[in-house]
Amino acid sequence: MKTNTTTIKEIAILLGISTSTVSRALRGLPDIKPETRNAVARVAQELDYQPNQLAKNLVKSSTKTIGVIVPELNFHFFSSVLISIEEAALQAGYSVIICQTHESYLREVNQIENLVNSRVEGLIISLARDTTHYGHIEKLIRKKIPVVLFDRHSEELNISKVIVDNIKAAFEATEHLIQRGCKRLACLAGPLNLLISNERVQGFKNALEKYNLPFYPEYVSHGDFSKEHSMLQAFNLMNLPNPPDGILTISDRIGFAALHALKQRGIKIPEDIAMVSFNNEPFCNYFTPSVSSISQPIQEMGKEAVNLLLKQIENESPIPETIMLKTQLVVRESSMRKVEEN
Amino acid sequence: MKTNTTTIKEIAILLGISTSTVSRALRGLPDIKPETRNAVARVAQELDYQPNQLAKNLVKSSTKTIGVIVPELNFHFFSSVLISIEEAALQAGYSVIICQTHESYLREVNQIENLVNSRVEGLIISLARDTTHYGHIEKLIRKKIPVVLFDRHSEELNISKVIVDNIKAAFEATEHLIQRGCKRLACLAGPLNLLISNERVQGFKNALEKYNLPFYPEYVSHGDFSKEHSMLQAFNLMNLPNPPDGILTISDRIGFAALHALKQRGIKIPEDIAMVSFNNEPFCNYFTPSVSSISQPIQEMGKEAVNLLLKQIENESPIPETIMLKTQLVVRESSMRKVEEN
DNA sequence: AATTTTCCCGCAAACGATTGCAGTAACTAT
DNA sequence: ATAGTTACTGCAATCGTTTGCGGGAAAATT
Repeated sequence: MKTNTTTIKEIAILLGISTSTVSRALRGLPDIKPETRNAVARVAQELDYQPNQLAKNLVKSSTKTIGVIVPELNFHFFSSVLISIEEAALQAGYSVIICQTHESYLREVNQIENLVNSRVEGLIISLARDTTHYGHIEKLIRKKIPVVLFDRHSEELNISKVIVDNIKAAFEATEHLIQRGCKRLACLAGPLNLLISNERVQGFKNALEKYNLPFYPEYVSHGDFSKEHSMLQAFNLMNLPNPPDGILTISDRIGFAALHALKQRGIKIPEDIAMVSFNNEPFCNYFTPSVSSISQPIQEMGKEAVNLLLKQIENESPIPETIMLKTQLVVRESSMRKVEEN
Repeated sequence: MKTNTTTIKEIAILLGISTSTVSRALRGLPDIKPETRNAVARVAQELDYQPNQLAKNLVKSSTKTIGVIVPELNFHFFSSVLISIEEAALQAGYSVIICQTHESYLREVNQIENLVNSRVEGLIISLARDTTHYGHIEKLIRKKIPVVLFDRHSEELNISKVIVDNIKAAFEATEHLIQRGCKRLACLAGPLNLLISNERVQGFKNALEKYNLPFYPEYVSHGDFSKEHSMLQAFNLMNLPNPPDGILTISDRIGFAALHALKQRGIKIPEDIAMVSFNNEPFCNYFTPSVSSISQPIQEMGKEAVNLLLKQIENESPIPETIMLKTQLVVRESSMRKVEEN
C-alpha cells in the first residue's frame, strides 16, 4: 500500500525555494523572513506535512528513544514498572519501545539486537528466566551502549542496576511468619537459575537460621510461576508427612495459585497455614483471606532505572551504579494468626 | 555518549572495495566472488558490524513495523491481546511498537502522530476512554495508513475492526442470571461514553425486556474501572431501598472490586446476590466464590487484528472489514444459585 | 582470433531530512 | 558614493544504506 507522504522537497518546489529554507522555517530557526515562514507553514498545513522521523534520526544520529525489555508483559509487576518507565522517559523527552522475551534467552538476544540496530540510545532490561550467560549484555557494554538492569539482574554483570534487597525482604517476611507462631516453614520458589528467586530463598533460610528453626530441603520447591506448577508445588507440600504451617511464596503469581490449592484442600488460612507472598499486587486485597505480601517500590523502580540510564546517555559516565530500593511488608489476613502470649 | 558503530563504508575502505559490493556481499546477493564475500564476512565479524536499521528503512521506505495503541498496559485483557498481536506480527516478519494512552485523548493523538512519523506501516488501536471524536483516526484513513480497531471501537468509524458481540454476550449473561432465579438485576458499567460499556448495558436491558423484568435506571451505574469507583458503585447499589439480587459487571476489574465490597458487607454470593462479570481473567478461578465471567477470545482477537492489518498493508485493499468473534459464558460459583424447580 | 557470454564489481543517484558555509540584496554608517 | 552590516536564502555535503546501470576482465563459444 503506497502511502503518499509529503516531503520537505515538495513544499520547497511548490514555493520555489530551497529545502534548507523550508527545513529551517518549519523548525522555527532564525534567519527566515516572516513571509516565507508563514508561506511554508501554510503549505505544510495544507499538504499535512509530517516530518520523516527516520530521516531525522539518521542525520542527527540520535533517536531519543530507549528500549525496554521485560520477560512478560502479562505480569502485573512488569506492566506496572513499564508504566512508570514510560512516564519518566516521556518527561525527559524520550520515547520507549517495549519488547518482551517470553522468558526465552534467544528472544532476548534477538530483541536486543533489533533495538540496537534501530539505534535506541539505551536499554532497560529485566532478564529472561532462561538467560544464564551474559555475552549479549557484555557486548553492549563493550559497545558502550548504556544499559540498566532492573529486578531480574545477575551478579556476574558489573553494570548499573536498580533492585531491591530480596534477601532482606524475604528475611523479614519469614521472620514475621515465625513471630506469628509458625514452626515448620516452607518456601515456594521460582525457577532454579533465577537470581531473585534464589535470593529470596536465601533470605528465607537466613531467618530460619536466626531463629534456630530446622531447614528441610523438601520444604523448598521450584516452579515456573505458572498456575499449574504453583498449585502442584502447594499440593506436594501438603502431601508431605509433616506439612508446613507457614509458607513464603516468592511471587504473588505463585502465592495466589497456592492459596487456591490450599483452599481446595480445605486448609484454613492462616490458622492451619499462614502465608506471605511477594509483590503486593492489588489483588492481594481482594482475596479471602486477604494476602500478606511484600510491596515493591514499582514507581520508584521505573523512575530510577530511567534516571540511571539517562545519566549514562547524557553524561557519558560509565561507572556502574547499583540502586537498592526498600521493600515493605504489608501484613494482611493470610498471615495474621492469633499468637498465644507466653 | 558516543557509541562507535562500524559502517559499511569502513569495511569497504578496509578491503579496498566499494560500499555497494559490501552491501551485496553481506546480504548474500549473487554476483559476488566467494573470496570477496568471505573477506567481507570476516571483516564484518571482526568489527562487529551491525546494519543501521534507520538507514535501511529510509532507503527502502519500509519499516516492517506496526504500532499498537492500548489504553493501559496494566489491564490484563490488553496485555494479553498484545502478546498474541506480537506473536502474529512476528510470524509475518513484522515487529511491533507498543504505546499506551492512559485513557487520554491527547495522548492518543500524540502517540499516533509519533508512530506515523516513525513510519510504522499500520496501526492497531483500542480507543482511549476519553476519545469522543475521531478526526485523528479519519486522518489516518485519508492518508491511507492501514488501521484496525479492536475491542474499544466506535460506530462512527467505517474501518476494519475486530470485536465481540457485546450486546449478545451481556444478554446471555443476564439471561443466565435470570434463569438462576434473579428478579432484581443491576449492572455496574464503565464510563458513560465508552461504546463497549454501553453495548453491554444494552444487552443487559434486552434480556430484562425479553423476560418482562422491570428496568430501573438507578440499578445501572457508571464508573471508571478503578477499585475505588467500582466499590462505591457496589455500595451504592446496596444502599438502595430494595437492593438487587443479581449483578452484571461489564469488566472483571469492576467485578472483583464489587465482589470485595459485597463480601465486606457480609453479603452471601451467590445466595443473596448472584454475579456475572466480563473478561474471564485467570483470577476468576481464584476468588471465593469463583467468579462467573464472559470469556473473550483474546488469542484470536490479536491474530485477527494482525491479519486484517496485513491484508491492508500488503493487498492495498481498503475495504473495511468487521470481524465479530464469539464470546463464551463461563459459569462458576458466583452465579450458581440453587434454583427451586417449578 | 574474434565474438559472445558470464562473472564481478564500481559509480552515482536515491531515501528525506539537517547544517556549515557562502552569497546576494538591502540597509546603515561614514 | 563606498564600505560595512544585517537579513535572508541557497548550495552542497552528510547520515548509512540500497540499487540500476554500465563496464572491464576472464571464460566460453564460434
